[in-house]
Amino acid sequence: MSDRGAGQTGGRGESLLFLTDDQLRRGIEAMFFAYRGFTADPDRILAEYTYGRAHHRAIHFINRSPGTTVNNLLDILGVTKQSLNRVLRTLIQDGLVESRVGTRDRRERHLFLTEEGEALERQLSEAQRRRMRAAFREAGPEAVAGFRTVLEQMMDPEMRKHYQTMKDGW
Amino acid sequence: MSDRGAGQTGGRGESLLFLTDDQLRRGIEAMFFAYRGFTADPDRILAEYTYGRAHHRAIHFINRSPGTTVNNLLDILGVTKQSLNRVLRTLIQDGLVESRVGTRDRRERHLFLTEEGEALERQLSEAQRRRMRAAFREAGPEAVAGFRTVLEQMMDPEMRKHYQTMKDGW
DNA sequence: CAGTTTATGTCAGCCTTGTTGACTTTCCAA
DNA sequence: TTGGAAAGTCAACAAGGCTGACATAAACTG
Repeated sequence: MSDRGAGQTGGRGESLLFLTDDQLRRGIEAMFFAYRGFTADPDRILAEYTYGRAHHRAIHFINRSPGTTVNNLLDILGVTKQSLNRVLRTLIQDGLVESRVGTRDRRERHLFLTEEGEALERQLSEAQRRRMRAAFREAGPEAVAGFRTVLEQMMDPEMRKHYQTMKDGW
Repeated sequence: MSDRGAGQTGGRGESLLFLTDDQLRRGIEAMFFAYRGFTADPDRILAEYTYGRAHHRAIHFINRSPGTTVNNLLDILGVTKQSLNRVLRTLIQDGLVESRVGTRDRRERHLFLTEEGEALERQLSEAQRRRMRAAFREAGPEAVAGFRTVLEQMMDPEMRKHYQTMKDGW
């Protein structure tokens, strides 16, 4: 596909030094430590409520795709419906999420954030974006492009479609 | 530090388009979906035993720094000693990890993988490296450099030192 | 030497969030 | 009208976080 270049070696035969076990181990640890940072700020906010990461994930993807169905969310989040249902139930009871019966198919429930839900979503995502913005700014646009390329390759293929599909509102 | 370039805009004033909220949201989702992929292969292997991700993390960092102390591991993993101890106890009982009393300071316990522990470590890390290697290869060396730069910026500063410190054997 | 701090281990209990299995209700579509 | 999909619920369980309290041994300190 794209020109992958030969990096610092300059020749047409790539050095492949970036594929050594040691480099891979560094990549593995980078994922581990960075993911901790990635979740740290929202976790602190969630701890002030009775919510956890599972609630954050549901709120995030409902906000991204207002009107998404429960089945759709299940597919994205990769958990059982019992797990998701427990989370959705509390969010609905607490008035952060609204569940509307589908018009075309009245078995389906379409999920929306309420005003209050949107307020929490903003609080969480602003904290998370602040850190990512700082990281992106420090790293620069080319590093960000590489970051996204590698992460996309690391996903399971089925997840890649969720990552790319951004417009499934109702 | 390094030249961050101006990307496609070519001018000396960076476009900053890579810092929009939408780009940041894509980065957030990339982290979410990629981390799922990142843990998927080891998780499948661990499920065949009675172990979980917590055991994998302990095994990984003991393998990286043979002879590391319990306190050292606690700092790296960021959990309570009770949580870590539960994991270490089973690994020691199962003969995957050996705990040796320190010579200089006999309060300390130094942790090592046994032959059997190393065998499981290899199985887990080979699975994880396989995916990372494929992602790195597809993305190319420049993307990998960017990937690591962004992730490093995303870490909490205290974690960055663990990421960089690679030589603390005993 | 006495007292304090440090490193580790352990017990008990709690919470979140994942799982499986069984079952019901609703309701679209053949 | 009936089969099956979508959704929801209940129960039980496990992993792996957490807090708090307490024990022991070793090292350090005045």
